[in-house]
Amino acid sequence: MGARRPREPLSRERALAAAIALVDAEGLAALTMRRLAAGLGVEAMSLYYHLPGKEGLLDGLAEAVIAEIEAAAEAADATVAGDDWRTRLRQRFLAARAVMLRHPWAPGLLGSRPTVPAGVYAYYDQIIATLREGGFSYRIAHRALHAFGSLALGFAQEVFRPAAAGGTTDVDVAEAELAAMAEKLPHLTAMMAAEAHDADDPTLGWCDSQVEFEFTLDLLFDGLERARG
Amino acid sequence: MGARRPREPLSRERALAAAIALVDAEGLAALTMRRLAAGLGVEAMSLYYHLPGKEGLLDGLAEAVIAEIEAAAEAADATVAGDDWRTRLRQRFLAARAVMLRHPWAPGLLGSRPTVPAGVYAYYDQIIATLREGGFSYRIAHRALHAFGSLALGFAQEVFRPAAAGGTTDVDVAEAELAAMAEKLPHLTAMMAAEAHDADDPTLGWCDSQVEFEFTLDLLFDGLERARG
DNA sequence: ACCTGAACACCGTTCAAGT
DNA sequence: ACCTGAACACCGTTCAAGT
Repeated sequence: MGARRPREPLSRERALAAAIALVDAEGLAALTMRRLAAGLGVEAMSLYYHLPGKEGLLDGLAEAVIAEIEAAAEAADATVAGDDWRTRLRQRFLAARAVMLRHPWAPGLLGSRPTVPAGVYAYYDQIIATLREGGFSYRIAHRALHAFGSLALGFAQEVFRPAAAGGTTDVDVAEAELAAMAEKLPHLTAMMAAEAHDADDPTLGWCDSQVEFEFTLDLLFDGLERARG
Repeated sequence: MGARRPREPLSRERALAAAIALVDAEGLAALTMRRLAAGLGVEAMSLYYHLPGKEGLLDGLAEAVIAEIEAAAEAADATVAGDDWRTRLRQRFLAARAVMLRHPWAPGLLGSRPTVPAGVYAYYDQIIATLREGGFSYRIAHRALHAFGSLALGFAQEVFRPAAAGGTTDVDVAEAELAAMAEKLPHLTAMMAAEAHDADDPTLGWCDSQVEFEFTLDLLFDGLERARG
């Protein structure tokens, strides 16, 4: 925003930090070489001295998010160091989810990168280590990694709403739309009615993502316990 | 590509079909109002008569993919109409996955849309119906929907590779990169070694996505069977 | 009803040039 | 070493105008 004279020189780190702030505030679509530069009090072309173009910038953003997730997961894991594998993985995944909730654009960004950010592999390595300590074979650990999928990185699966991205979502419109097609969706309507029954807020926003997230984790953990070989 | 004189007039349907063909062939990034129009033998501005701008075009694409998934899933379900819920859901999800494999850009597109395409709800409705017939409560059906997540739409979770998008992925580069950091990733390296052991092709491409996909399905199905209430 | 030309406000990126 | 101005080839979109 307010850019005085460039006190400290531009750097890759400063550019990435500004990019994250910009995207947190205004969404991925607002991230433009020109806008980013303007926010840094610099011309767009200056960015090319520190970053290999727009794609490189996006790669940097992806790596930064993964690093944040890994740091949060590592910290969470440290607090339950002596516990069993599922408690430790659970804490890790929940910490990752907290990071994702702070950066709702992250799933969309990671999905759009042509290659998995390198930091992801370090993150996987820790998960495999925990599974091995828990007595799992490499085979099951491998399958577990696939089964966790984006859950391991904290992606909450949005069932009734935008899958990822930022942007303003109009709950009322979505609800009206759904109501309009209610007679064509008898089972969905009935399910919503049944579930809204004991929810505080009987709207489309009735899914408690935290509860659903943890339910899915337990489903997978239970299954893995049983598949242990 | 080759555009003669406009024999049939432009229409929303023709524009969407051309857009899908273009994106299948060259990826989402190649989809431009101007390029799409050129392929149809028309000026870019003509598209605005049939579509509400680029976002509307992308929404149309998303709806088209969902419709294709739903049709495939419905057809697959019909072949196992008398069977139990898990066989029926399995066939549905595998059919959806086959569609996704034909349109590798689809996960990225759906993730980028600000709102869930309306067709998704009809698809969910069928899943809930199947679960209800299988004796599940609405509560568990609801949780199952969340637990399935993008699996229900056939999204294979890519663990070691691009999450979605098109684009050329260089296996060799990725493999070299991974090898370079092997000493920092002892568990991942060991797992790959152990798993590659009995694979035909001991490379990064060693994950058999079909097998992993089905393993995850069974994990979830088993868990739901047990959670039945 | 359907399509277009010209124009506008934006992009990312290059390249030679400044300091 | 770090930054910039001017320029290029692209975007999506508008609007008044054509047929």
